Amino acid sequence: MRSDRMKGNLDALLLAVLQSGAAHGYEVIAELRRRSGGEFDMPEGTVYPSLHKLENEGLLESEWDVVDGRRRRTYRLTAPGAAALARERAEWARFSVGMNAVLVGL
Amino acid sequence: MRSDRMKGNLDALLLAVLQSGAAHGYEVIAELRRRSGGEFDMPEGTVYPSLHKLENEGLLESEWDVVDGRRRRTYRLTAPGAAALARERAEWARFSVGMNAVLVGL
DNA sequence: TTCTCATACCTAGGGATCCTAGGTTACCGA
DNA sequence: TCGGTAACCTAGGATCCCTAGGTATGAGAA
Repeated sequence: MRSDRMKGNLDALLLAVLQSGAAHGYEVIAELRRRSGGEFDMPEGTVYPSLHKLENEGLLESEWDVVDGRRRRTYRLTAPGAAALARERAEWARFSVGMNAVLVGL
Repeated sequence: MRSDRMKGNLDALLLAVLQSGAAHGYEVIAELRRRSGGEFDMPEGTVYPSLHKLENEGLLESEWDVVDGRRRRTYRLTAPGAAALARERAEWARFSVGMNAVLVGL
């Protein structure tokens, strides 16, 4: 996927994945790939800074743990995060309706 | 519409509007607003530079004319522009399927 | 054992994209 | 003549994502 089109939607995707349960960064990337049927294959350099930003904004919270000698930071959605996700979904809906109207003529 | 989400989709929108017939910049903006039901209200400082870029890339061509003493630059889609639009539509389709899969779980 | 692959994290800097903010010219109706 | 609308333009800034590099561990191959 050409990723310019990604811009502005990444937060929504990350929050959506984490709504299904806590996960660490690497796992979020894999889950995003899986759910999108391979369409969204985000580089780590994109996802990690984004997760940090979302945590800074209070939409996620994280905690470190160690599994098999490997450290992981596990993220979970906060209440404000869930609210933000609801807004993102609504915006996406309006946006995609507009896009289809102009592009496809629906 | 929060316009971050716009990023990467603007070219597709402009090409799509111009596929319905030649138009000048101001008119493209109005038509975009109309077709999207008011959702896409693009600033001139966004649209004009984009039209110039598309012309530079050979996807549009333009010509000056004067109507009621006002000069206008009328743009029309080229053959490469039509091809690019077809690609953009296909990409949009794949992208929005992916987004819906992750966001809405469809 | 050593090498490579996968897991798992990180950041600085750059490139692309869009918008803000400012400017110009011309017509028209009050 | 003054504001509103039509119509164009650009420089610079903000934002967003990616490239490219780095670190560390475990598991399996050679």
